[in-house]
Amino acid sequence: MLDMELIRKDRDAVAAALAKRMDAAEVDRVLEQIQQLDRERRRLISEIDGERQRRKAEARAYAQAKRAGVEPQVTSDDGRKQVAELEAELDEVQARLRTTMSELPNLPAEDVVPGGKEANRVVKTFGAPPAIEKVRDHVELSRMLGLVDHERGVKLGGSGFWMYTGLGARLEWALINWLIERNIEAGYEFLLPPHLLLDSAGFAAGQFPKFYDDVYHLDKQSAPRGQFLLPTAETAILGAYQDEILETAKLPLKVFAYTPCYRREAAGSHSDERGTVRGHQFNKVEIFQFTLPEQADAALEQMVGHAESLVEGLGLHYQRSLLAAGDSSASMRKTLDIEVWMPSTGKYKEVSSVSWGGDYQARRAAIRYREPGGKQTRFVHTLNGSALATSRLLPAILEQFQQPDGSVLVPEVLRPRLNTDRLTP
RNA sequence: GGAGACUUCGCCUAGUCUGGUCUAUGGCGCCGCACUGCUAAUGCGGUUGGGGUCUUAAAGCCCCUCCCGGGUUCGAAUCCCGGAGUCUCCGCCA
Repeated sequence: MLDMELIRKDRDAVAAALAKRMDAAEVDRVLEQIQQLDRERRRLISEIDGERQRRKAEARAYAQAKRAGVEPQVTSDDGRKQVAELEAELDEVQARLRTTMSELPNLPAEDVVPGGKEANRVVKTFGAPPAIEKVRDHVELSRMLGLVDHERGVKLGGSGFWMYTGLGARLEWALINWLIERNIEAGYEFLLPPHLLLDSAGFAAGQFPKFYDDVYHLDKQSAPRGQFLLPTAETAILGAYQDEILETAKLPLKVFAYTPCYRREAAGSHSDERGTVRGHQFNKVEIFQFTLPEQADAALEQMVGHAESLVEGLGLHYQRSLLAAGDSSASMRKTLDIEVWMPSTGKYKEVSSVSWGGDYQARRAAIRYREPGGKQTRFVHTLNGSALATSRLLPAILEQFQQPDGSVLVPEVLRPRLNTDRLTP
């Protein structure tokens, strides 16, 4: 949610920023609508408050007269009806304003360029593509090595699901545990949240209403409050701190969570989205920071650096991209992707997406801090990032560390956990 | 799933039976000031959050906020209905 005050005071700046990710004419239309609703809202509030004030005074006069033994005067009912009507009107205006405002994306940061995927910019590269004579892709490798059973996964959950088996399951689990430990070392507090969330969490994170249909909802019969399966731990973490005033001294507040992520998006049919690259359920470890506004820049750099250190720790070749406005998620001001090299497709694939949300999510979720010295509450800044998504990591490990005989070298840091340095058929 | 108790401005708490200076009590914590030649004690003052209005800004003023949403009433923390949550006991249980 954007700052209404900013729209009032500097609409041009807001419009200019939004135009990086939306049609300029559309931006203008929506902002105009918002300002109209805002004016209407304030007019109604003034009117209602005035009427309430009048009625309160009357009630007090009534009590006073009664105490004094004077016959109190009952005023007409007209005022009441009028307030009820105005309130109904206000409710509607506010609902419309809220919907319109919440559909508006965040303002891209200054250094984020307009445009879509094609405008993303690679800003860093680590390592080099390994020389592999005859490249096998990760689907073939995991089948040969018995790491992932797609057939049985589909038998269990339908298309878009898989089952890790044997060394594959152990590798997946080892990765998750290794990531958890690295995040703890980096000073993040470990959370294991519920996987079924109430709608308020989805709204707070900025995923609703836009992506309402992209998550799995429980039917009202089995869950009257309509919980949904979390699409990322980000939703849970943000929702967990809804409506809170965080202790200023504890900022930046650094937490992380491991959860499976459940998404309805269609499983990949592209050549570069086979196997475990895209599915309805995958594992991800997510890091998150709530910061003071002035801490956000440093936090973003720190989080990207941390996520990269994980990929480096595994020995994978990757690049860092600064996403263009149209390709980063709507709730974010700036997003940096860490993309690993996939030898089979000759492309880089995202394993982590680290973003700075400004106060956009905090405003929706009403997460604040108290200004030191002052009494003012202000919205915190939120930052989130994957650290990391294992369903993308595993294919990269298989492909980058494959050997001519079809075996795969285990990243050194995971060897103690698997009791082997090599995956063999 | 059933029964009961409970939910008050950071924490604890008075107030709810019997509706009206509740414009919410007191303690703890926190902030400021005073005093004592150090951070202890004492005294005084301040301390929910949100919105509106005015303003360069602050102050002021107004409205809402006693778990949430309705209702009754001239008037609701207080009465009525619905919901959420916490605790205790019982039942059920892979």
